[in-house]
Order: sequence, then C-alpha cells, then structure tokens
Amino acid sequence: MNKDEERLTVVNVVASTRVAEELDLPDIAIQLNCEYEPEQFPGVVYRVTDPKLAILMFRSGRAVCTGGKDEQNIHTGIDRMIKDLRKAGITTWDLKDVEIEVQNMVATYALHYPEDYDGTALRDTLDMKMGTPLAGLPRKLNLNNLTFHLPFDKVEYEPEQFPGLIYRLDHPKVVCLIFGSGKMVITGARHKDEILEAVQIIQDELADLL
Amino acid sequence: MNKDEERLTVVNVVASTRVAEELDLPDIAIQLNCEYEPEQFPGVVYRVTDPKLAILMFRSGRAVCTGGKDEQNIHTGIDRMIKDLRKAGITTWDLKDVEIEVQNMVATYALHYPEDYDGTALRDTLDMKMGTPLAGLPRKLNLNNLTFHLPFDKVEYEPEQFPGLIYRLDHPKVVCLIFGSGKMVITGARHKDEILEAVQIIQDELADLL
DNA sequence: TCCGCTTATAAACCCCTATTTAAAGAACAC
DNA sequence: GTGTTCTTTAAATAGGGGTTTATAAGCGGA
Repeated sequence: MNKDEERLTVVNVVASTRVAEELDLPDIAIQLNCEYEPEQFPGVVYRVTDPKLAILMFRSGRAVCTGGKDEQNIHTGIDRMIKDLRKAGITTWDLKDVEIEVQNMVATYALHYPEDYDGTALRDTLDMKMGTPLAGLPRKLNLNNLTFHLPFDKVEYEPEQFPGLIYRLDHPKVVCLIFGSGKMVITGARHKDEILEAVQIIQDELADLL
Repeated sequence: MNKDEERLTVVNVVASTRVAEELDLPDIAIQLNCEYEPEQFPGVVYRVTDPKLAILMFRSGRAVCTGGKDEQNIHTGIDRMIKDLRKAGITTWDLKDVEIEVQNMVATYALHYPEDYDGTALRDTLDMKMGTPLAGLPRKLNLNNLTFHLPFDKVEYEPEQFPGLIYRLDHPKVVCLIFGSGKMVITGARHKDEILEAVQIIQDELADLL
C-alpha cells in the first residue's frame, strides 16, 4: 500500500440492486419492524447494525444500500436482509440472481508535503516553529490562491456558503471538496481506482503551488 | 383505421350543455352529495365513476362535462346526472332538449418514421444498434433544430420552463406540445378530424428534417 | 373588461421527500 | 464552552407536486 492509499479512507459506498419481482412494503414494514412513511418517502428503511448500513427497499423490488465502507459490507447487508425477508415468508429472488452495482463511493484524503520537499515553515504556528522541515507533514492550503490556480469553470468557492472549495474533474468524473486544512472529500466515483486517480491529478496540480 | 388513427389517442373531451332553466346549487350539493364551495368556485362538481367524468353545474342551469374519452362518454354522463337530479325531485329540461356541444378535445400521438423510409440508425443507442433500418419505428426529435425549422412566430420552446415545444397552428386552430421523445399532445380541437389534420401537417413539416 | 378560481387530460422535465458519509465553518441552544 | 443542526457533493431508488396547452361555465376583484 502506497502513501496515497494510506491517507485515503473510503467512508461511504452506495449500491443499487433488485431482490424481488415486487415487494409488499406495508407488510414488510410490519413484519421486519422497519421505518415506512409512504406519504413522506416511498421506500421502507431497513437498517443493519454491524456493519452499520441503511437499505431502502421499494415496491418495485429494487433496493439501495448506503453506509458501506467497502463492497463486502454491502453484500453482507443485502444477504442479511434477504434472509430476513424469507424468514418472514416474503418471496425474493435467488441470491445468485441478485446483482449489486456500486453507484457511488465517498472518501476522505489528507494532503501532505512530498517526502522529498525541501521547504521549511516560514514562521511560527500553533504546532510548528519557524524553520521546521515540511517534508512529509500535513499540508494546509490557501483556497483563495487555489481558486485562481485551478480551471475556472471547474471550481466553485463561496466560503460564506460552504467552507470547502468544490472542484469538478471530468476524468475521472468525480467531485472533490477541498478544505483549507488540506483535507479533502472525493465523491461520485464508482471504483476506488477513480478516487486514487483524482487524488493524483490534484496532487500534481498542487505541486505547482509549492 | 390508418396508421395515424392507430397512433392517435383521444384522452380528454370537454363539452358544455344546459340541463335546466336554473339550478338550486346548495340543494343539489346536499341531495346528490356533491362538492360545492361557492366562495371558491361558483359551480357544483358532480362526479361519474365509469366512465370517469367530472361535470360542473351552475346556477344558470348550464353545465360543463370533462374527462370523456369520446362524445359518447359525455352523453352517458350527462344522462346519468339528469336522472340523478330528477330522482332527487329537481326539475330539469327534457332529455331531447338537452344539446351537448364539444368544446375541446385533447389527444396524444406518437411520431414514427415513414414505412418507406430508408434511413438507418446513425449510432448505437440504448434500444437500437447502429445501422438498424428506421422505417416504421418510433422517431425521436431534436427540439432545438425543430425550433428553427417551424414558423418562428408560431413556436415557443423554453426547456427550462417546460420540456415540450409549443406549436400553434392556425388551420386547424389547435395547439401542439411536441416532445423530444417524438410524442405530442394536440389540444384545442372540437372534432377528431382537426386533430388528424394537424398531425398530418406536422408530419409533412417534419419530413423535411428526415 | 380582464383576471383568477375549478374540472379533465396527456406529454416530460424540474424539485422535494429519504438514505449515507466526510470535510469546516456558522448559527443556534444550554 | 459543549452541544446539535445547518451548509456542500455524489449516487441509486420512487412517489408527490409543480410546470405547459385548450376549453366551457359564472362569481369575485381590480
């Protein structure tokens, strides 16, 4: 595992699937004791404790699983839900016919100075005194500068509305929320590879500002 | 029945009539258990279940029937309403004196490529692979192109406000809502002939874009 | 004299509702 | 000062509401 992967944490995986031809939601809500307020939202909310997940089930037999840390979590949750449905006498598809598609992954990444960076702290700060070598340490950012350095039409930064700078990449097609602390949130990816690609691209663009 | 008539569906017929010299609306609302909120709207709403219709009755004895799929539906509804009024002891005109005038017809039409069209799909799409002969298949439209092809002063197209292109014909005097899917809504006609005429005119104008 | 009210109806878009999750600010409450 | 709660982003799912057009009736308001 390289530095990028170490500093990257997938915090949420969302996937969609179909577990039955159709589902009787009012019945399921009662049988499995799930949240169901049809006038507020058409789906039933089925919750799994460990891993902590929330699965939304719909009348069409389709379902959306959120909260996973990886794809394995999602499978575990869906399998458990199907077993629960069957125990309650509800007809579902065979497990082998249930296909799961990851639709979104959210990750956080903490920016650091390159290991071979030769710059030093320009002045004393709360956690570092002037002259400390910065190589390998967490890197803070000046978002106002960044706004001008990145492609204008891909960036949105309105600190009064939201503290993060919003950066939309075309390839991979993901969105990054970049914060002054040097931490960022990457979302919209369907595979972890896309997240790592995005991180690499941003690191390269930020290298110019060192 | 030709192709145009097969692809055309009349979804709503509105007609006006007069069933009495005058009507005591508060009394009718109670006797026939109808909706009546005079401070909100001056008419009583009389509903028929099958066919599903809504008839508005006014103090003047006039009435408006909406929701019919054809003129026969309208007659059925009016007849039933008059019988109901009489059963409740309310005086109405003789059925023979009740004249019904269709005031508006709404229809949908699904555009298709001509049966003798020799074009083929230009590229792969969700439902068709490149090269498939298009003759007789549903035809999608590029409304932006259409905007420039049809008479400027008869067209309105503001996709951010409404997804359909609004095309006002003078003869027949109807309005067509044309959608990117190739489906359209024709309204404002008093006879089915006018709807078929309008469809033919539009097909001719669209032939230029093939 | 217009305007809105109300009724029905299709087309296909928008937005809202709900679920998850991190980041870092502001705004409240206690 | 510690809490919640809100802001933003992505994605699937799916109901509900709104948008537009035509048309009659008749009552209230500028």
